[in-house]
Amino acid sequence: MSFGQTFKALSDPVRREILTLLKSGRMSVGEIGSHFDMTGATISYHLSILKKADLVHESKYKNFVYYELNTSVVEELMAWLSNLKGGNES
Amino acid sequence: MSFGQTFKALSDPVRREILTLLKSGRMSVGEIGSHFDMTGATISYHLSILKKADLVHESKYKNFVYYELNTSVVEELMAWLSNLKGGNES
DNA sequence: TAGGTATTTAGATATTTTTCTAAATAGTTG
DNA sequence: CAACTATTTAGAAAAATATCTAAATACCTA
Repeated sequence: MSFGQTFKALSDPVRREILTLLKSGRMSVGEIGSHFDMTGATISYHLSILKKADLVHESKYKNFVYYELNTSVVEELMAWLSNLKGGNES
Repeated sequence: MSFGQTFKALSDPVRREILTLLKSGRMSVGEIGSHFDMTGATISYHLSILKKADLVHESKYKNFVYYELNTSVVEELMAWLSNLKGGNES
């Protein structure tokens, strides 16, 4: 919910790449993990941070867990940046 | 230059507040520091990170160092986020 | 229900980050 | 030039982060 949490989530390259992967649609944890050279536990850790930052949304089907982008938070972030750039209230 | 560096710079609350302060115009290091309860050394450290991320630009006059926002990088960031949100190339 | 696959949690460790104090630079001005 | 003010650098310590291995959950299917 807080910008701190969100920017922190985005500050890690693995997490940014996960988000980029999710652009093409939702993906299971295993599928996400197959794109990286790290253990499933580590992927799970990164996903939990993205989830806490509300940047992704999770759903379960059979014994798979799927993640997908949550773009609404991305918009809030853009609004913050836009305000920084252009806002003019003292 | 890299998004990693930029997002990492933005992930700290002190640095975000510094940027917000700089919205109203350029400010000396001492002036910036007066808004926080930390040593000048720590402020200097945060400014160096913002500078490496190219989020601020520095200039010197007499024995003061002034910092001001560099909005062009903010725009790049927004473009990255926008692409994440809306981009549709597989 | 037993065995299998997928994911998360716990505990440990190495690295990075944030902060401080003290010292070093740099520029200013009497 | 000497004393002063502003800022940065160096070194240290505490806290947070990213990663692993091993174990625990959870759910599925034969």
